[in-house]
Amino acid sequence: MSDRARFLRSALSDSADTAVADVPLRLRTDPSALSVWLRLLECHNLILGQLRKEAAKDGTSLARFDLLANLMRRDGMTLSELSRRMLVTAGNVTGIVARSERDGLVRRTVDPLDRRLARVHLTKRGRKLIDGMTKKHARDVGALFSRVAEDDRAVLGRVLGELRDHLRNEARS
Amino acid sequence: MSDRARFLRSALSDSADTAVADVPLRLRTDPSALSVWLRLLECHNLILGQLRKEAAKDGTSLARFDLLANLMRRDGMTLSELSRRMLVTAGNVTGIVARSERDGLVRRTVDPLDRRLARVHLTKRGRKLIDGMTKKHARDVGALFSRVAEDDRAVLGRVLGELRDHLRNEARS
DNA sequence: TGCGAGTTCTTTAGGTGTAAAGCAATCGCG
DNA sequence: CGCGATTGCTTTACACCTAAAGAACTCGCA
Repeated sequence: MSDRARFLRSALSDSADTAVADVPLRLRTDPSALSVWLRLLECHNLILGQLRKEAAKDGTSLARFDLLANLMRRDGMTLSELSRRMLVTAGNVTGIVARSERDGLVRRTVDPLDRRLARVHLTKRGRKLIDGMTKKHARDVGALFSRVAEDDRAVLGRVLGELRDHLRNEARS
Repeated sequence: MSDRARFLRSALSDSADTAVADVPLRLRTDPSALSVWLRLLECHNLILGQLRKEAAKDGTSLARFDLLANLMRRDGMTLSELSRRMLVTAGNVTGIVARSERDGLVRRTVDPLDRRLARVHLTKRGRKLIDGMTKKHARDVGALFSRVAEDDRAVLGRVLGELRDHLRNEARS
């Protein structure tokens, strides 16, 4: 899953909803975490696959979209700022920016005050592309989640937000 | 992030929990989907990063682990069966199996009854590796989810399961 | 029998990701 | 000033992933 598709589907049969049945009570916590993780993983991969296809229709990719969307919010960020925001390594950002520059979506300039810094700016072409994609992207995501009831979506957002915060904290320490 | 880190963090500021504040009511449904998706994405990437590091300690990777875990459940699957289970393309499976075979974890045999089929079997070394990793993996996942309350984890599992089923259905059609 | 169609796997080209090493510029502190 | 440490970026080597084209094989049906 790439992003990719899957992980440990095999360690726990998880079709429909039979995952945590007839398990002694003292063992319930752990397997349920595995099952939740599996489902999260599969949702992630299915959604990502759809969004990838949509991005491909616009002749672009998710990584480029992420770059452009970040620049739309704040133009002229340095590579390391982008690396932090996009949660990928600096080397990876170098490549994404290079390909985007090759395709005329961004341009790089060296900061004259600190010549280590490479700032990235949207070109007209890049701005036009991201402007056109943003609304559609929001619509697409909305469509993918449309079958989830409003209440469930709210609680999903809350719990995932908490989980994310915990994971971020533990990653730091 | 694949597996990667992010997506559209920039289209909607999403720190802590301020995402859906002061938005006109008629617009609430869509942005909330985006925000939920963002959080799901970030959880996915943070967890995947941790698990990747754990797998690296055993000298392996998530893709290989997925392959081995599937084979542990049913040895001798064909590449296309594995491709379906792992939710990746057939070409990708070819590569993962090739590298795992190179490292002595699996071996491939041609089915004599239908010589198009390549069946993949665990070697002793592969079986030993996956046996040793499975428990630790479950523990690691449990630790990552340990801060989520039992009730929240249950509802998270339920909603993600429903979402996954909807996504699978719509992907088919 | 034989041939077209479908299935299974591999190959190719290219993007995305990591870790680790290397290079260049700046900073900090004596 | 000067030099070691740090920071920012690139490069390298490799794994992973997709889409699309191609090769090998089987099957169905005339």
